[in-house]
Amino acid sequence: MSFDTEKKVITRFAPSPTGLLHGGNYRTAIFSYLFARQHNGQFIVRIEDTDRERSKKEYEENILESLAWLNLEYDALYRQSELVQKHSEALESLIAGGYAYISKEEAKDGSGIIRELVRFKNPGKQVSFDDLIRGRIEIDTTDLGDFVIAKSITEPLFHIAVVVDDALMGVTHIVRGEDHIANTPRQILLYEALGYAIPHYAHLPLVLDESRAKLSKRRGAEPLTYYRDKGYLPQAILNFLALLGWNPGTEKEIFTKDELMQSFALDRVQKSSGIFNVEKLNWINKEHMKLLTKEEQFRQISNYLPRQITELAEFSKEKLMSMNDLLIEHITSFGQIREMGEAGELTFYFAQPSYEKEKLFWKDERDNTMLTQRLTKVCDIIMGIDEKNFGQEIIKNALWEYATNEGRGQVLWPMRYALSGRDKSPDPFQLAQILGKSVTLKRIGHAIALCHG
RNA sequence: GGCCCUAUCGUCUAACGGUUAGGACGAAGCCUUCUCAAGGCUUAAAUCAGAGUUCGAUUCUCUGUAGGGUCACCA
Repeated sequence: MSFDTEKKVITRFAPSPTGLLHGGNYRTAIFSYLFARQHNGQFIVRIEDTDRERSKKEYEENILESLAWLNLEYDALYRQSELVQKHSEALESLIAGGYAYISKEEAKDGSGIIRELVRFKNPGKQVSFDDLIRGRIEIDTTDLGDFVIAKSITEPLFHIAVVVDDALMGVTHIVRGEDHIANTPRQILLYEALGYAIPHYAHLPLVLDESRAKLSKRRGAEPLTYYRDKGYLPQAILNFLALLGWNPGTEKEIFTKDELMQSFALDRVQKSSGIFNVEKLNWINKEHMKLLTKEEQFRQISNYLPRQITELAEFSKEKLMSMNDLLIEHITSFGQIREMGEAGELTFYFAQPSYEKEKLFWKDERDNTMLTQRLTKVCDIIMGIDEKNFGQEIIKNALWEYATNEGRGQVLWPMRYALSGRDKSPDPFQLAQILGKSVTLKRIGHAIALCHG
């Protein structure tokens, strides 16, 4: 695909603040951003808020917040409502030039009032353009009729506003969703009538939901901020979204933002729509989690850890830090730390768990004497380990022979259960290390006492 | 329905007109293992259909089919 390289590339993201934007919307922003950046161009954000009734400030804030979160910085921010003057001027000139006319019609909303609509005098011709992704597209504009471009001279509608803004801002490449293909001929007609240079178009494939319909708020697509709040990493979302409809042509799948700026190419963007696959997102997010420094991982974990955990008696920052790798291993997003904490799945790390004595038995074993004997032996062995060297490998080595001879399940299950009070948990050696020698002994002692009781 | 776009494993996708159609996610199995997770290995899984062009079509053309988009005084 070729384009005018002499002109500085300017792209834009032009959302309407009429709802919370979902991943599909932001993928458009990402592609637009990446394209601009890698051509040393500019990326403009324009809030299309000409629909006064439906536009809400809170949505605009959400959009800006999301862009900042994704780290998509823009070179300029506009609000379409502040540019109405320019639209009116364009409208006037169109009318003066005979390209448009005022049409007095009854309002469609049933109010019965007569309005002075501005209609575009459609020349009714064949319009074609070379889409950067799809190639040549031809559409006959005849059946579009004299379409309405403004509700009045001071109330511009989408098509005229978009064309005037893009032209005035010098947008060279319009990167937007495929759902805009049908709008393009109309807008080209306006470009021609206004005497503006027609920009390059790149119509992206749509992002679909599981039922293969266009992602939409109405159909329950999650807004991007939902993923932020669930503790996904912005760089992972960026990576995931970039890979939805684009690929580098290599087998590399995990990209940083810089790498994306390096590798992205509009001509490797897919023509067909893609489905938003949370499973893949989870995997990519986890890969990015692993890429973080230990300090950053710990900071994230601390942020998401609910108060009910940090308030526990045996809680300490150091202890939490020692759990870092283990925690990372078990989650696909940091938000799960909060979920696990709230579900009580982390409590045992910081407080003596309560449980039924029966649960200490391995499988079908019910020999109380043997159980007590084994737990006591485990205690003895642990007691012999130097507190300064209380690491999982050392603990494992100390216990392994006994456990193997006795039956690992018979020894390790009760030990692990005594420490965690849970059917599922990390292995007993890791737990012992995290809990420390004295707590480990105390908890096993607690189990032994239960057996006697 | 008109117009437009699209079509490779369930999903994301790779493949100068010549490959045993490759990879990833997910799934299944095995290994490891007291449980969970992680990790390692392995397996199943696709060119929408039919014509045509060609020595040879996933790839080019046409038709059909399917899916999607769009048909506002929203954007």
